[in-house]
Amino acid sequence: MSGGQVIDKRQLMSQSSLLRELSAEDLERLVTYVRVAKFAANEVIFRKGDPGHSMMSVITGRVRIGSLSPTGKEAVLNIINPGEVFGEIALLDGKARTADATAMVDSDLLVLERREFIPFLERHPRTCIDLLTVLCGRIRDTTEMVEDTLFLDLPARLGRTLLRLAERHGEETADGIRIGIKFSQRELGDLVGMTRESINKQLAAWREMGIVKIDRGHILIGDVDALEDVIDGAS
Amino acid sequence: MSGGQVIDKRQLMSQSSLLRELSAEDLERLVTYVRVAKFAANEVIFRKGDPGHSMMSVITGRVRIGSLSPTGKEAVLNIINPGEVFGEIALLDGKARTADATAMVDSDLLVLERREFIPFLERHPRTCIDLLTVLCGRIRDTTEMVEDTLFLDLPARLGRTLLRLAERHGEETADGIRIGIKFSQRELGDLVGMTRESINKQLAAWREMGIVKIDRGHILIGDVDALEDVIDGAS
DNA sequence: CGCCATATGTGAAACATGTCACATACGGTT
DNA sequence: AACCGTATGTGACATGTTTCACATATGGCG
Repeated sequence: MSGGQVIDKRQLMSQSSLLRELSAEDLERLVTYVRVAKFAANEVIFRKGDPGHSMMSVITGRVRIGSLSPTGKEAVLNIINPGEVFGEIALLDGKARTADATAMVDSDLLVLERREFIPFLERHPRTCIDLLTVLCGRIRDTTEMVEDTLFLDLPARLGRTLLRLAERHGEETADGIRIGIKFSQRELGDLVGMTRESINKQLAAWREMGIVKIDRGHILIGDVDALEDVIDGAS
Repeated sequence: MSGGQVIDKRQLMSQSSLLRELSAEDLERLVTYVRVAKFAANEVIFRKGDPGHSMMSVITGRVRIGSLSPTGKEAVLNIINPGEVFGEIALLDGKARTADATAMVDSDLLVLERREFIPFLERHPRTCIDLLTVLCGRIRDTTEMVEDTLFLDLPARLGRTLLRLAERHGEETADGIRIGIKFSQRELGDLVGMTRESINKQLAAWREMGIVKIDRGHILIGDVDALEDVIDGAS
């Protein structure tokens, strides 16, 4: 039973973008410090401000990284998919969590504790440099988010968000690219930083023009070029 | 002459927050790969999209990290002061620069090339971990910027910006905290993501109320508590 | 099946901020 | 001292987005 558990963890670790690159022996060294945690849909994993002594890698499921304004408005900063890690900031600098993390669906996570991981990093510069790359990616994403909110209007921002979602979760269909995850218009609004009503109206306008379709709750981008024109046109 | 140059560089390196922690021998190993560069006020150091094979540490002067929208609107993402580093993202992940860097005043920079630095990092996990901390700080700052632009209105955002500037560059005076750097209202607008006119009007209103004063082009925060109330009130 | 909570759709009005068009003040140069 | 470019000050107006108030649809679930 316990033997089976260890083998299982090793296999799960090899699916993480960050840990995949470890040599067999490094993986062996780390495996005893890693644990698996399960979260139900909508369960809170951690909250902004919590002391953060761990980081996670998503095995199965999906995690929303977000932040709540004092007035109760939610901003979605990122969506973490299987193979990706999150929570690394607080683990690395030992400060409070910068955002809330919530399981969007039932999810299994690999959990690494700071206590064990930092010493491991000191002896594994390769993993350390991989982490640097992960963080650089985060900064690129967040910076792009700042630019988008500062420079673009609603249609352009929604358009970019849809295209990004299509890139990550798109499935080619006869009618265009179907976004594999179901988003309510409220969630979409939180993702682009606008109200549900505004999203609804923009989507309705685009549906009118044949740019998007709604297929059983999933968004379907019928005319990618037209959407790109909207984004560029707004500048 | 060349010997004098090396000693000089060593001393400059010890003033960088990132390199300060290096042991004498590590510093010695790196010193030959470091060069000093001078930039005049308003000179461009690099542009968004450039291939980035170096990172810099500010010795003297001040560097603005910003981004230009397609319509020509400028957003200031960060201001780098002596002892701090910038340009590390592109150096670390080898991709294009994420933003423009411009010397705000005549500035001396220490320049580290990727070619030399990455191998150095692999053999110096301590520096690697320090860099992780620097990047974490960046992510915290940028995330806060996203939250501010998404959650707060103009007065609250301007207020927070002023208080942040006061923290970094404030000098206590009889009349309150004086911000040591001179910002034009346009620059302030770029920093908070609003127009120069809006900044002007808000500043005028606060001057009216006695919350801020303008002293020879420098902003002086007379009533910090009132400013904090504005921020919290707007939520 | 029918019910209730939640999601979607939509218009009118309020509101914050940007845009435009000036006037005035300031600072450095010749 | 006169001048010019740039920074500041300010009002009227345009605009995009939110807010509010509904109606309608949809999808589990008892």
